[in-house]
Amino acid sequence: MEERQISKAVIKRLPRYYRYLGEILNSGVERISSGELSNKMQVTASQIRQDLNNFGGFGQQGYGYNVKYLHDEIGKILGVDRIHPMIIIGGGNFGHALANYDFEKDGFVTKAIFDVRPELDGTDIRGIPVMMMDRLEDFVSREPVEIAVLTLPKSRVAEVARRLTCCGIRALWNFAHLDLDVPEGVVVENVHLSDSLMQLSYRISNYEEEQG
Amino acid sequence: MEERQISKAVIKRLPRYYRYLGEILNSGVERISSGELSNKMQVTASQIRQDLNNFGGFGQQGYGYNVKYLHDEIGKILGVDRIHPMIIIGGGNFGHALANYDFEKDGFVTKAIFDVRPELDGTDIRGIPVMMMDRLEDFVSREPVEIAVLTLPKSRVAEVARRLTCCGIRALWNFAHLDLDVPEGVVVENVHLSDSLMQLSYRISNYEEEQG
DNA sequence: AACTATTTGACAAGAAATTGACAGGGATTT
DNA sequence: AAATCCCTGTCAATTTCTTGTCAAATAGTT
Repeated sequence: MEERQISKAVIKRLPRYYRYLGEILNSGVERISSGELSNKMQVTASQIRQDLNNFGGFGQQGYGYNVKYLHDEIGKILGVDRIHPMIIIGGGNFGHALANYDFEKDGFVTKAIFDVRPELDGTDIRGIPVMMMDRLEDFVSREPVEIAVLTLPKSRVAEVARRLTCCGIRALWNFAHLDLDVPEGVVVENVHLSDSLMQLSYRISNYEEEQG
Repeated sequence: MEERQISKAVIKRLPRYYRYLGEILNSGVERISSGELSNKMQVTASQIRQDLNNFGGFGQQGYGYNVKYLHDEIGKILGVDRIHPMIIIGGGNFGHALANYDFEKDGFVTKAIFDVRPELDGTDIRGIPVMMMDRLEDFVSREPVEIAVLTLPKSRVAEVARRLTCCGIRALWNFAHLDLDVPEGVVVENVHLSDSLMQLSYRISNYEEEQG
């Protein structure tokens, strides 16, 4: 299956298409044209068609797109039709919040939370067990964990990332304000909240017409 | 002061420059060339020079850039040299986590947390008072609040955003998985965690050479 | 069954972002 | 003080991304 490289800009837009299509699907609409979707989403119809065509033709001339079919197909492309077992490293406020988030409907299931504080050992969050860091390698080797969520202090993240990649983790969702250096084959997705906040701050100071 | 529009791509990179320069500054380095920074940051030197030149020439031929000066200037551009009073709407896990985050060093100071649960009324998080939602308009009118952080359930966000923009809030940092519709002049920065996770999921399934 | 209205997929044109190249000015060395 | 080296700012080339256009195909209508 030789496909040409899909651009990052396209991938970034897919979750938004997925979300809108899900809502449209729930509202009971069966079919939609790129033009209608374009109106709802405030992007050009041309871009929608072009984006979708990267993955093959999901529509039909004179009809448009079947909402359920398109939603499902985008789900497959994004991988949300599969189960992705996760572990959260760092049981602080953020780890706690993420453990309570409803990612499960998209297949992201948290299997365990790791921390260093002895008082948390043996406790659980919404049924998800909290374990001590020394059991990390053991757990990851035995259980089919795909994604590790990093919500621990900046100073300890690099070391933990090394341990995780050593025992076979292929994906890191990194909340630490730090660029991780990982071996070939490991994917890292950063959530740099301060960066986001600084962009907001810039836009407050330099307000100009938005494309809203 | 008539400046031409700076592209979003450039703004998105500024916080990262700011972070690296801060670290370099802390390590005691006084000057740096675009080439050295390029190595550290894994972007082209040309891009660094081009990005910085959007805001004027901060460097000097034969010398490079003064780290402290450049760091400060980017800070000013991003607005982190000023105080940005914030309020957090939604005192759940996420609101709680954000209230404990150390955004203050960059000038983002949380003044209050709003919630609907009566049992939280009068409590505080790290000294930040938790208030009931009915005091929202009153508080925002009296205090110089700039940014509202939205960490409440999807179903209630739109209504709260309307209330906030009505009483003069100019910036929303939105954690709800929903695109907000706001009046002209209000800036919204979204943090869509599920989108980020879905992009990670895509990249797990479709791994190919990264530009790392 | 023929006709009209829709609407995709493909392609080309246009816009934007990134990279490469280099002249010129300042720093450093001899 | 002169010569050499370094490195920016800028411009041009290239690449990537976005938008507009239209033939062809299907749906719906008469």
